[in-house]
Amino acid sequence: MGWTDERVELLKKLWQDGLSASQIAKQLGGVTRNAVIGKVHRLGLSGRAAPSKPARTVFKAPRPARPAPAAPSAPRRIAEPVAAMAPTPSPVRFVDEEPGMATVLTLGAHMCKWPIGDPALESFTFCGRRTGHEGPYCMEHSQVAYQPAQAKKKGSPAELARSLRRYI
DNA sequence: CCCTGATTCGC
DNA sequence: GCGAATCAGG
Repeated sequence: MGWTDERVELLKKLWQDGLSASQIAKQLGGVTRNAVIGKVHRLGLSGRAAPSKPARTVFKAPRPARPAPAAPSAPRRIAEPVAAMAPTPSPVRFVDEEPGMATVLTLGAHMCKWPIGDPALESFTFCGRRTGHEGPYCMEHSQVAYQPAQAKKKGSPAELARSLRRYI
């Protein structure tokens, strides 16, 4: 199928309406999204009103220089923005008795990362007790976290914990 | 792995 | 001019 006037008009309209190339291709039929994109470019209407996206400047923060060859066996943990900007978490304090005393700022490497409360609230904390040798959670929470049945339920503590793992 | 647009290049 | 392949990103 070639680009008849009607099809080109339709393409223009749909593209201006903000449909994606693949959606347009589907609607036109007989063309792939690549064909649509190619045509869009040839027509010179590649730019579109951005519905979302605050027109990000294409700029990448340079990688922070490597600290220095640390201990070979030290677990490699990439610093998240939050952790990176936070003041150095002063001496790690485990919370052996009362769970829920650790915040994202005070949570240390070997402190239980089990979420306590609602992450949206100020009162949100992490358990903070000692973890085992490997796991991210203390003994008690490891048991809760690694129960398959419970872990699958949406909104369960285990689910929440897992979803937060990558930020810790 | 799903998707997005951008670019290249043989046709 | 066309669009598949590829790239770069979300």
